[in-house]
Amino acid sequence: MWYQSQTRPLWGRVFCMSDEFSPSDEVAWQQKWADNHVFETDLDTQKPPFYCLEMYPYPSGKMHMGHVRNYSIGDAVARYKRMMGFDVLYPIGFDSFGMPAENAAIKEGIHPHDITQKNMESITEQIKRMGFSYDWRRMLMSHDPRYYKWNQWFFTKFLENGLAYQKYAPVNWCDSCETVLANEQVKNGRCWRCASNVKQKDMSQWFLDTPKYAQELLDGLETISFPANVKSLQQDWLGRSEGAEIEFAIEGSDEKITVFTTRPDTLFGVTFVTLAPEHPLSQTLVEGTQYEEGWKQLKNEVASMSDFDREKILKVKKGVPLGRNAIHPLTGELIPIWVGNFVIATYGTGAVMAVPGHDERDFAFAKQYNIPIKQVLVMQENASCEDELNNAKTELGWMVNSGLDGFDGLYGEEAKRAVISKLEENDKGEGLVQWKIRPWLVSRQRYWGTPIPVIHCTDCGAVPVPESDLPVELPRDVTFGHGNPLETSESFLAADCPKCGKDARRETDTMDTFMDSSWYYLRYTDALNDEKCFEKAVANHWMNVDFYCGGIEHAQMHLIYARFMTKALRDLGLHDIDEPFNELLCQGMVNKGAPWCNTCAITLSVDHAGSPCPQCNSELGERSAKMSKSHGNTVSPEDMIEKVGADTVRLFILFAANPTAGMDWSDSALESNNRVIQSLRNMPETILSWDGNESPMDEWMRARICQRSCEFQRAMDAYDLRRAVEISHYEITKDINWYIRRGGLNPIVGRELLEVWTHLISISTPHMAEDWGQLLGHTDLVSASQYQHPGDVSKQSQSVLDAEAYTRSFLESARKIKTIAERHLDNGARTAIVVISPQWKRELAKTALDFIIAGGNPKSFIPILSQMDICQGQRKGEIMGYWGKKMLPQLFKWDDESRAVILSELNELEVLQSRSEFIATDLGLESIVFVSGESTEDTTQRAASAMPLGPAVVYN
RNA sequence: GCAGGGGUGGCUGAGGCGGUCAAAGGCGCCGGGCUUAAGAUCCGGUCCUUAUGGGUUCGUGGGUUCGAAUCCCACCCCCUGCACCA
Repeated sequence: MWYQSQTRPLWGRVFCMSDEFSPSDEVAWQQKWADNHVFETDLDTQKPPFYCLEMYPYPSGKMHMGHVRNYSIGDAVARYKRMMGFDVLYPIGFDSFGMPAENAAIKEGIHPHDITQKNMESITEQIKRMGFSYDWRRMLMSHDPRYYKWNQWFFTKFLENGLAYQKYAPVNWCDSCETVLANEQVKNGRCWRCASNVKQKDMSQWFLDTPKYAQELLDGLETISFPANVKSLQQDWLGRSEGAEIEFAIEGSDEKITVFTTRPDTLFGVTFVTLAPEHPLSQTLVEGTQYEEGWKQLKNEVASMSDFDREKILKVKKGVPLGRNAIHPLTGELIPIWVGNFVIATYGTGAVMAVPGHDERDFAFAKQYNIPIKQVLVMQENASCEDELNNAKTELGWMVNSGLDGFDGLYGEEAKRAVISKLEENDKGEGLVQWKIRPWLVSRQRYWGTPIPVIHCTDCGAVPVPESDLPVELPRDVTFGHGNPLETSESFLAADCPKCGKDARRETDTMDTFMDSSWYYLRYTDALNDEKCFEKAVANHWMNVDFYCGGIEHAQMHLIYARFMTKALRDLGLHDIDEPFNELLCQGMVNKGAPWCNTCAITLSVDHAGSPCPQCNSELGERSAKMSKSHGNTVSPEDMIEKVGADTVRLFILFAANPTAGMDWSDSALESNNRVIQSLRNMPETILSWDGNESPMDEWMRARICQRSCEFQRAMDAYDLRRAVEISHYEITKDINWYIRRGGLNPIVGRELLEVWTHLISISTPHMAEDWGQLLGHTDLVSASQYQHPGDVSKQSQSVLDAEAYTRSFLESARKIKTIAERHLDNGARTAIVVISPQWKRELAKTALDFIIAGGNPKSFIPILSQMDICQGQRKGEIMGYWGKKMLPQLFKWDDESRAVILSELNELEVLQSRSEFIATDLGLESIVFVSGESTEDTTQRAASAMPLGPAVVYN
């Protein structure tokens, strides 16, 4: 009710609609769906399961267009699968822990819990207003103790099996967020959330051992349908490199330097060893020597830098010698030890064997500090060494100068293997796979997250909270704004040691909120279970997620953590699934025009529209940019729904672009989609009131319905939503126009069409579909009913479709020719003679097609052709010429359909003749005559230019 | 530097196991029907040329083939991610 009274006036103003317009009462249908529990799923073993999921949203204040797009896509898939007879699990919830709520609390003095609750309410209302078909009973929220209890339980299990551990280590620290960050959350040395510089800080923190699953995470990518770029992103992030760990003894010391290398085949070319300045050995080796000062300077320089600065500074390579020598593990040579600013302490072992002859970076370093360069690989077999290398030879090569027998002449992988086995033999190293992925740092020094369930006891150390005491709930008596709020709650801090019972102190770190989102999809499968995180059999039944839709921005955070977590929980015996998501669809951005300065190459806020560039004063153009608050180019879904209704917004969003492509918001396109909705709205009434009789076109319409139904399913099965919507909301209308134009007006056929069509429109415009269902006299809801596929296109129907398609294409070309012809006719074209291709051409085409379709090469058709009956007379030369010049190229211009038509029994002359009246009228002619080429009736002598499916037309 | 994805007609954007491709759909533009008119809607047109044919087009240059937007090679440019990663 409120909907109508509020929207009408707006409508009138914006779109000047007539009074006849009455929008579907979308809210009423939504209520009906809810009342009838249409979208509530309980495990039904009679139907195949389908799990459709969108990345659950963070409850910021309002729903934005990105959400609307995401859910419109998911909902279309869910509705489609439902109507096709699947048991569809389609849940929604909220990723409701996180910093924005806490920051708002600091700023506005409202408790994060209250902000979150309030936001969730309003966003829920907006989501519901779109009519998405969620099973709301399964709604979950990260900040619900009934949910995060399980985060804590998993964590204690991980502690038990060593997957979770605490470690004092250098970690990423964000000053402005006042918390540590995981490696995945540092982008170009900056915090992923606030973009301020991230520092290194030594702290005792909790980690999850993600590298343990690195290989499986890499291999698993092969088994799932993720977009190529997401796979590549994850591969980069996992960073597998195969090589060897090699030990260098130190002259006059018991210590050893372990290095990692991917190029053991260059081991004999090592002329120095480089340590990271932070490497513990570097200190040991220089302490109290003349080299200490130089090392200290370099270390301080590196340590004081953020990763961001370091990246810039590192363009200049710097190093200092430590005055000590390492011993080559195989040759025993003495090799100077250096410290270099480019060696990263946290990658590999923090030490590098330097091979200047075959590594560019080492080469530059050796040149700079006058260190010898040794060539141990040649780039051609049996080649000899160059006198002096002027650059590093980094490709694989043949070993030379090995200094030991049995290596010279070996190449590539074989060379690597040989060196590794020699090292293993001498116990000086081993083959090893190194990963870039670091353990997941899960502690956060923030309030609004899951408390880490650990109690610190002076005697017993860190003790996990027993299961019976879970969940450890967040206290409310905290003060925000000064460090970790949890440290201000005495009631929270004080705890008894679960082991010895003595006074102890509770852990105040909370978990990274990515922990919440890394298993929520499992919880949905059994969301109402109060006893367990989820029942194993139930999770196994639904998982994995068949269709997962969300933004690309989670490609290496959420999607790695979730895949890791799935495997970790599997190994706890909680389910049997290896990969959480099968098909991943990353929907594109929603963009809208914003002012753009071509000179400065910047996008500006819409405030600048119409005025010159504030920086260079030149005139501003416009460019499409991601909808964002800073650009001010956002469109409020709420306003749009109010103006045009949810159905129109959904239709527009699905039709404007493919799901994965970026889409431009356009008000005029929205309007035009709304016109489509308006024109479809009364379709059932219109069609049901048709008063025609049976006509020859009925058969065509029926065949067309089957064809469209097949096309639609094909599109949906490939998640080509745009094509599906194009069929349901555009093409079928055109079919009806053609049907009517050709004299069809049979209400019985019309009803048949409507029964099918209603379902096709229901995936994108479900409210209107319900209106239609009602107009058709159905008492059950369209959303709850199954689709009855009208059947595939039979051979008979195909010939009907062919004949009509042939007629259409004939008209098209005849019309084209007519305009040209009329330039040559004084009084315009009034009559026409149509010459159908002579029989022998059709025969030639058929024989040649059969030959080609069977895989024959066109070249070898000539001997076959000369054997044909038609080539036996005087016309042989003519026909051979025709073959090469006309028929061969044409053969490949026909599509599969046309080919099928040529090979079919379709009689071109009959088809056109039977429609001659219509054709004449349509072309605006007084009369039209059809003759067979080279027959006695053909007086035009134009048979030469007639082709199968391409008659010649002579206008007079 | 490495990896992944791209460059198509006025714009947008499909297609891309070689022939269906002068290249879908949309927008824009043009013409026609309907209307008092506008809008909506319907029909048609929209690279050049043209009695049904020809020419030039899918980033640039080569190659394979009877035939290339599609396959191969080289180059240029754009986007994304990683990066002195050993």
